[in-house]
Amino acid sequence: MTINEIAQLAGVSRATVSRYLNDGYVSEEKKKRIAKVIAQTGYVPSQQARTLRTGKTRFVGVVIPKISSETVGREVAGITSVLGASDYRTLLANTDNDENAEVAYLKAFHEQGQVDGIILIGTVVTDAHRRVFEELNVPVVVMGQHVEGVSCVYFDDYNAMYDLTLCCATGRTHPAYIGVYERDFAAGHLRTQAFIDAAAQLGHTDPVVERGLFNVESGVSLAGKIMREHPETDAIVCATDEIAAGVCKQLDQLGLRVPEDVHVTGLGDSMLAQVVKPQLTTVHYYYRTSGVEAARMLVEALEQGNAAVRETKMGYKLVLRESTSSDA
Amino acid sequence: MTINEIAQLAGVSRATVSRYLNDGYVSEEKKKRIAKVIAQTGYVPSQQARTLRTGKTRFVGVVIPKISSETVGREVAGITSVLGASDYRTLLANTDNDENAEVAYLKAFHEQGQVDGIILIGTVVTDAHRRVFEELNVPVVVMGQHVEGVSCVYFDDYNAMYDLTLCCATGRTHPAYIGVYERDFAAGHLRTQAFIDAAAQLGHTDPVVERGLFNVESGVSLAGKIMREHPETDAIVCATDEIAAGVCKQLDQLGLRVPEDVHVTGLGDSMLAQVVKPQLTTVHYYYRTSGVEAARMLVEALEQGNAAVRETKMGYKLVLRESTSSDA
DNA sequence: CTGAAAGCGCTTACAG
DNA sequence: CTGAAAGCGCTTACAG
Repeated sequence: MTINEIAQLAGVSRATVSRYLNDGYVSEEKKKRIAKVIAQTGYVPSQQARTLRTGKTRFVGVVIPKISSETVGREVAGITSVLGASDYRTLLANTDNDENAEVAYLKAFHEQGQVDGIILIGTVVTDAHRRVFEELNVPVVVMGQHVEGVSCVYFDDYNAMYDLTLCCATGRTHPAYIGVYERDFAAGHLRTQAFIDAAAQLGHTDPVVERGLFNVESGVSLAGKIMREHPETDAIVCATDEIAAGVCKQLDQLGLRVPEDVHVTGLGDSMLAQVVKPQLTTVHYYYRTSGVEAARMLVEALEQGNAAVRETKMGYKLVLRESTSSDA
Repeated sequence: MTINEIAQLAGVSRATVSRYLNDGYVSEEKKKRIAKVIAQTGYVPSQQARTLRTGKTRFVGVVIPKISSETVGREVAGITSVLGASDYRTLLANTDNDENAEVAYLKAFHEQGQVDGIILIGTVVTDAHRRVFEELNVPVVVMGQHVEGVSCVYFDDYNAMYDLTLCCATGRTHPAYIGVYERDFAAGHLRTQAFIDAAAQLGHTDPVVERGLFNVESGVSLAGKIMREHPETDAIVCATDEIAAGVCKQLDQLGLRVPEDVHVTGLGDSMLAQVVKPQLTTVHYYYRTSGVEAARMLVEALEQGNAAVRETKMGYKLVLRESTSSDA
C-alpha cells in the first residue's frame, strides 16, 4: 500500500491524500472518500519516506548506563509510557557504564539524524558530554544529574542522604559511610557530602568514609574492611540499597546483628530493600515519575519548539524499616 | 553531507560512490580518492534513504514483557551485544505483560516495515501469536518458550525443576509447590508438572500446589495460605527466586526457620537469590548467553537468508545454598 | 480547495 | 570499471 494507490482508489491526487494525512486542508467530500479507502485498505504511511522528506524521525533516543537495573528499568518504563502515547518510538542505547560509549551514542544520534530528541540517564558528566550538549541540534533532557544549561530532571540527593544519616546515626557513637566514586556528582559527591555534613551536625567529625561501586559485592567487601579497621562502628550509611544489602550480608557473617549492633540504611527503595532481612530503612525515589516528567519535557520541546531549559528536582520520602531502630 | 557532495569532491559520479560503499566494484584509483574525501568530511550515509531504496532498515525489533526485570535485562544485554557488533540497531518494545500489546507490536513491526527481524521474549504464546508468526515476512526468534515451527532458544524447565524438587524435597514428608499460571507453558506448565512428577517419584502423590504471579508478594501470600491450611508442610519449591524470597519472608514472620523447619528453593539464580537470608538454593539459567544465542540465530537468518528453523535448548546448573540442607 | 512537479538521499539495472 | 537515469514513498510550495 502506497499513497499513490490510495489516491487512485479515492479518485484524487496523491497530494490531496497527503494533505488529508497532514494539515487536512481538504473538502468534506474528498475527506470522506479518502477516509473510506484508508479504512478498507488498512494503509499506513511509510515513516521512512516521511522522514526522508521532512527530516523528522519520530524517534527519541534514550541513552542508559545499564540495562539490568531496577532503577533504570523504572525510569525507562515512565519514559516509554509517555513517548508511546505521543506516538514517538523509543530507541534504547545501552552503554554498560562506558562514558566514551555514552558520548559516542549522543553524537551518532544527532549526526546521523536518527532521532528527533534525546534523553540521557546521566551518571558521570564530563566536559566531553557538555561539549556534545552544545553541538546537539535536537532537544535533550538529562535524568538523575543536574547539568547547567540543559533541561534535566534529578533527585534531591543531598537532603535525602542528610535525612537518612540523621535517621541512621542519631544516638550512635561511630557512624561510617559507604559511597560510590565522586565523579558521579549526584550519587557520589552529593550523597557523601551530605553524610559528612549530617555526621558533623551530630558531633562526629572525620567519620569513616569508603567508596566502591554500585553493587552488592562492594557492600560486602567494604563492610568487611570497615569492621576490621574500625570494630567500634555501630552505624553504616550506604549510598544505595544494593550496597546496604551487601553490608547486611557481611555483618551477618561476622555475627553482628542489625539493627542491635549496627544500624544500616540504603537509598532508592528498591525491591531488594523490602526483601532482605532485616528490611532496609531507605529513601523512596520516584524513579518512574521522573521518567514521565523527563519525557513530557522532551515532547513539549519537540511539539512546541519550546526550547526553554527547565530543571525539575524530584521530592523523596523517608521509609523507616527494620535496619534502624526508631528509639535512639 | 550527502552522497552527491562526496561524488563532486572526489570527481566521480554518485553511482560510483554508492558502489564504493556497497559492492565495491570500483578502480583502485577512485577508491582512494573517495576514501580520502569520506575520511576528511566524516560523511555517513543516510540510513533513511537507504531504507527507502532497499527496503532494509538494519533494525531488529525486540519485544519484551517487562522492562524492570533482572531476567529480561540479562537477556537483552546478550541480544544487544551481538546485534550492535553486527551493526544492527535494537528497537525495544515493552508490553508490560499485555498479550494483546505483544501481538500488536509484532504486527506493527512487520506491517510497517520497521524492522528486518524480530526477537520475542515469550511468556504466554496464544493462537493469535502463532497466526502472526505465519504472516510475518521477516525472520523471528522466540526466547524462553518452545514454539513449533519457529526458531527458538529456550530453557530446560522440566529437568531443572525436577532436579530442584529432588534436592528440596528428598527426606521431607510434606513438600508443596508455588508456581505461576499454566498459560505460560515454560515457567507455568512445565515447571509445575516437573514438580508433581518428581514429588511422585519421592512417594508424594497429590502434593499441595498453589499458583500465583511472578513476584515477591505472591510468595508471601501463598506461603501464608499453605502454612495455614497445611501446617505440616516442610518443603516449599518455588517457580522463581522472587517467589522464594517472598516465601522466606513469610516463614520468618511466622517464626519458622529455613532450612531447619522448611526447605525452600527458587529458580533463576538472580541477584536476589544471593542476597536474601538464607541464601537460596536455585538453578542457574544462562540468560545472557541465551540472548547472545538468539541474536546470532537471527543475524544468520538475516545475512544468509538462511531461513532454516532451529531450536536450541539451553543447559542449566544446580546451585546449592543455605535454604536447603544437603544432609537429607 | 486541488493537482503537477520537484526533490529528500540513496541504489541498481542498463548501456557503454 | 563507470555514469545517466529511474525510482523507493512521501511532502510542500506553486499556480490555479
